[in-house]
Amino acid sequence: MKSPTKRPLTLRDVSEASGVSEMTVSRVLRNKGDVSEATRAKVQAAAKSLGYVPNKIAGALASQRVNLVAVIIPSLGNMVFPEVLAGISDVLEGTSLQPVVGSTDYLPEKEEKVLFEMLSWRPSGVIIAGLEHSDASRAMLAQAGCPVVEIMDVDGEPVDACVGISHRRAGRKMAEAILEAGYRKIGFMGTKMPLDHRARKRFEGFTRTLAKAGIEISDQEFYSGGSALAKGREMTEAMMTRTPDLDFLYYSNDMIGAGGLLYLLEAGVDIPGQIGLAGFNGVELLDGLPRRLATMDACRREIGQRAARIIAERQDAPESEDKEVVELSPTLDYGDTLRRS
Amino acid sequence: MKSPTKRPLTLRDVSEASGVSEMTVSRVLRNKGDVSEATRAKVQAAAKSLGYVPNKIAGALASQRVNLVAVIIPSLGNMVFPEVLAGISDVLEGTSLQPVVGSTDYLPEKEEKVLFEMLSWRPSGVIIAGLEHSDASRAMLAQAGCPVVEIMDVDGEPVDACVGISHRRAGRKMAEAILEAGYRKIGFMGTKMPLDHRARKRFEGFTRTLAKAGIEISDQEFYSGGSALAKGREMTEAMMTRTPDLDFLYYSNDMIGAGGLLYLLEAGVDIPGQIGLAGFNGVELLDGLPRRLATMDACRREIGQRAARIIAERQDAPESEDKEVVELSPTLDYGDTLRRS
DNA sequence: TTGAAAGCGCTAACAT
DNA sequence: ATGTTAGCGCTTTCAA
Repeated sequence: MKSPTKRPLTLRDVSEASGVSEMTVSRVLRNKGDVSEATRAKVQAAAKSLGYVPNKIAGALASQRVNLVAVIIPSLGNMVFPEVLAGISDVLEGTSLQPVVGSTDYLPEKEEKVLFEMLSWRPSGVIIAGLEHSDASRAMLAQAGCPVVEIMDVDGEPVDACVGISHRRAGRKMAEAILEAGYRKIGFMGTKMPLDHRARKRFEGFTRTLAKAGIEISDQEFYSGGSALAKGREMTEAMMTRTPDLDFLYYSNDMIGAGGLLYLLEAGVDIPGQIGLAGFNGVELLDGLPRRLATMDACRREIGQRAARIIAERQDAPESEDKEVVELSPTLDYGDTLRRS
Repeated sequence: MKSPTKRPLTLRDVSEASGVSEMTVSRVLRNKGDVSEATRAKVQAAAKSLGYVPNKIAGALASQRVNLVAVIIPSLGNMVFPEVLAGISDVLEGTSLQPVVGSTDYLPEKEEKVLFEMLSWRPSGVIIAGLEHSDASRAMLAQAGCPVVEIMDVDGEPVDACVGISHRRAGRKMAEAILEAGYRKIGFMGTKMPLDHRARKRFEGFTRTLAKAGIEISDQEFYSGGSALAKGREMTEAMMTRTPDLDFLYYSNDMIGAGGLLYLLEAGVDIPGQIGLAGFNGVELLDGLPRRLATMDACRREIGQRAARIIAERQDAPESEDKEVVELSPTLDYGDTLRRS
């Protein structure tokens, strides 16, 4: 079945074992070109019994084709991104393309490094989170020589294609729902945002809409690191102590929102009567909390699917060449923590 | 700065632009061999201004060296695995190696496919979750021609190296703590386990230890799919209705344990007096719940680090050739839901 | 239906 | 310190 060789096997080994030319062996192994059933069987038997694994490096070099799609995201720990990846896989599994994931930890320099590294494998496509990149990264993307899809966000200028939601609009929509429900003393909690552009845009959309209604955020707090659930709890306690008359808390993500929710429930606060609550993302993980937190889903899985579909379609298609922008619409979920107007 | 070329740039382009031979350009770009400061500068300037990105495919083929480490895990959605990946990255970032992740969805056939795919890129090492693989997968691993580290579990026969904990022992340890604390009517909830070997081993270690004390599981329930938090809540409600005199609930993971905890707290149950609770994993995500669930951490990050270190060390080292098995010891965290004896 | 020759873009090994 | 030569293992192209 196998012999413990040190040198990896090559086409030549299969060729010799089967008495068929390398070229024909190659054809069989790739199901390309016409090969008689007889030789096909011989070759497959030989390949299997030797335990031959083709060398894609050589194959890629010779064919100038790599079936890899570079996927670059900020972090795998964030819940959000595995869902995007799932969407990408949904679509790519039906093709010969394979996603390869790299993460940037929200650091532009690391993004640059990861991007460079991945491009040096000459992928068939790039899917990258966000529209904000260093100049060097943008240059690389522009030169990549393959389709590039920027995802999650549409508020900005894509290099090539783009699939996402408008976070500004999402912030605005949430503000509108909150105002309509009659809340007026609003607190905000979120991550420190210098590098989380999407959170920043939501915040901007949110505050701008409040401002138009003549309302300012009454209190706010930012965190970084640590367990989000615990942070949400702590920040909420601190903020309610500092500003006891708040009637609404808007969290930049569901995890800290859940922490706040648990804290307030224990404190016996009437939700959503005395205080309303909302998060962002629609994290399914949290189904099962005592109350369903109001939230807005970010269409994560669909974003992944659409992005992958764009890459897949462009493989065969001629150079399409218009910047394709797909804006998805997040839906507001009132849950049990935001009064309906 | 860049010119919108269609053909990707090659070393030759840089060579011509800088008036330096391809070979020397290559040396500069890899910091290999002695190159005068003058030419080094010229080359770097040329490369940068052209926006040259080296072609690793060609490089890998020529040098027979690939700086990729294949990492194969069941799922990215599981929380557990991103932490293992973080451990791997911790270590690999200090080297020239790069992790490439593939996921199997707990399906042996998919594992086989992913493994084949990754091996065809001739990686410098393989890190793969679990000790149970199809025959074909084991054969591929044995033939891989690079270090292979099986992780998470040590209860079995590794192909090569192995880093993990004994899940049987973990189950036993938890059973001992529960018995010592005086609990006797014990319920178990977990995933359906045909393919989750580690959960199965914990369950075996657990029940076996109870059996030695003359105790049998009083009730049990298995689930699959859905939000774990919600499932934990539902299953707990169902089980407590069915078997109201249970005094302990052992969950096969922290998420369902958290769902159960939330349900019981709402129901006004005295924890850990009337009923004790424990999960498994030590998911940091859950810090911030009303009570800290008793759990046992699975040393996930350290497993990643140790595995990566083994791969990294074997790069330069001669063929070491003894199956290296690293067994880590999970620590029991009593949290607030398990009485101390 | 099958085979032979010529590279893909880079690097190891050997000159110089 | 720099250049030359010969592949790496496959696939493309063309011939048989």
